Amino acid sequence: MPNLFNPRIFVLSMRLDELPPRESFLDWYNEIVEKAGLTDKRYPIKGMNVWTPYGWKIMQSVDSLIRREFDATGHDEVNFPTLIPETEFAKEAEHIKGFGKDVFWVTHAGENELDVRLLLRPTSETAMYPMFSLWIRSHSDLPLKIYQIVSTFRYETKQTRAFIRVREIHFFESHTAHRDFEDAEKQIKEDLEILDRLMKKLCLPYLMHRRPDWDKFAGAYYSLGIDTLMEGKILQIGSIHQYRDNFSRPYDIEYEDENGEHRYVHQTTFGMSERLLGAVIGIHGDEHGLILPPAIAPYQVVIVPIPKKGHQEEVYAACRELEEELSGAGYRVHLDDRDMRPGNKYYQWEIKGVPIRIELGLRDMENGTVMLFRRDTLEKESVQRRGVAEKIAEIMQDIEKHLYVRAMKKMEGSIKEVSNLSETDPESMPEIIKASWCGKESCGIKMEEITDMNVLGTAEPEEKSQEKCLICGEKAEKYIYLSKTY
RNA sequence: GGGCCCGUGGGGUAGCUUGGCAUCCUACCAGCUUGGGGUGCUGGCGACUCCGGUUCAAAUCCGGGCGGGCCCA
Repeated sequence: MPNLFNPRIFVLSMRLDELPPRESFLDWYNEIVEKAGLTDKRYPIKGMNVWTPYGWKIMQSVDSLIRREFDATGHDEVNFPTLIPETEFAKEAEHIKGFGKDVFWVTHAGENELDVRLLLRPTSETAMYPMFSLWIRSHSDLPLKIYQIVSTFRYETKQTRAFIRVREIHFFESHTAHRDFEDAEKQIKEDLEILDRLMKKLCLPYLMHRRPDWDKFAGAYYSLGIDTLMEGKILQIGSIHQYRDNFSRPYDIEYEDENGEHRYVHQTTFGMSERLLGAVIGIHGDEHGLILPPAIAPYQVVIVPIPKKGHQEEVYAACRELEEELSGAGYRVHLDDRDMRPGNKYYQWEIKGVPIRIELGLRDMENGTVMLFRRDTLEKESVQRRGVAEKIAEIMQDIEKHLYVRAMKKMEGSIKEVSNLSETDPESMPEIIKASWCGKESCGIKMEEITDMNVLGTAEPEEKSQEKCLICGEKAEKYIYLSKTY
């Protein structure tokens, strides 16, 4: 294993007592991302941070999970250029209206001003679809399913926050083209299955909301928001869009069907970002630091030797033997043989969220045991040295389950149906409000104003309401959800 | 878009009102010591955001740039 832990460079300060309490969540979050070595925010551009080795390793593990899922479902990975000409960007009217203010422009090349300005992609529809128009000729070219993992850029003017709101986004996006609306809908069903498997690995519960029309993606026919609850507010961690033929018309993406007729394709996209990591940090972490799901932990197991004067060598030898055995069994394992007190190492690996720590000293060697510590519960347990690899597999599974269930309970407990918006005491207001709604935009906006929250949309799949709209009193057809958002 | 605040070793800070050797903690390096929850001791490295002005003298006062943060639309 490479050394992902270079204290000389990537640790600013490891003192736990300097960590803000978890109750001041934003302070806690800001400190933890640097102290755990995930990112270095000192890069001199607002909202553009350096991925340091430990953080990048975690992100790449998330990327690998994503690749595995999309490769397995017939998507091909591609990589488009970062720059888009203004002329292509401007083709879809809604799209440019939605993103126009947020883009970085390239206006000069060397000494010369460019005739056609170039922009750093805020997302890749307008880069990809001119090429789709060239690639797609016949119904046998469909469905076309591609994805890429690249940086996208948005000029955020508001406060930025590591992994949550940044200007250079580590972005995943899949784009598909289909012969008709129904086939595109099938794709979205597949996306939902992919998402569910991925989120289980990250131990993240989520809610699926169909965004209201006034809040859908610029250019979409409809948008599904993937929302999770982080410390009382909703964090959108991804989205799935049905475009119908909204893009294929301006970009002229046509195919010839079996009868020789020319038809426009129907398209979908599925996007996620480094916010997945932000959610893992914010939802699982505690007052000791990060808690990483085993699936994405750079080190799943850390071995800390407990040397004793006169017995150093035999203890280290036993640790090396254990390291080899575990790494042979397929675990990502690290032997921390630095010359420092064991207690100091405990704190450091806990901040970094390593799921399992093994302590091994003379005492254990005499007893034929090792000391196992699990990060999620902070529990220590002495177990038999023989069979420790199997025991670890068990515990890792249990950690995954425990993290997921713990977060799920918290999220579900935060959703409450209310029968009244205006008279509800703000103190007793649930974090996620479920309200009967007639479907009118004006009533939705009114709800946002009264509650000082944002409409998330309707549940997907939809839930029917028998009640009356909480605003206008007319017959409600469905429930709408509101919450504070990041 | 409007307003407010802040830039001191790698990180966190004191000093600024009233101009005069820049404080402490942490991290880091070397040595010894220690080792089952931040061992102790000794020694060491390392900073006033930049440009200009006032002054015998500027971290400190003034102006501007750059960077960061907060509040309101």
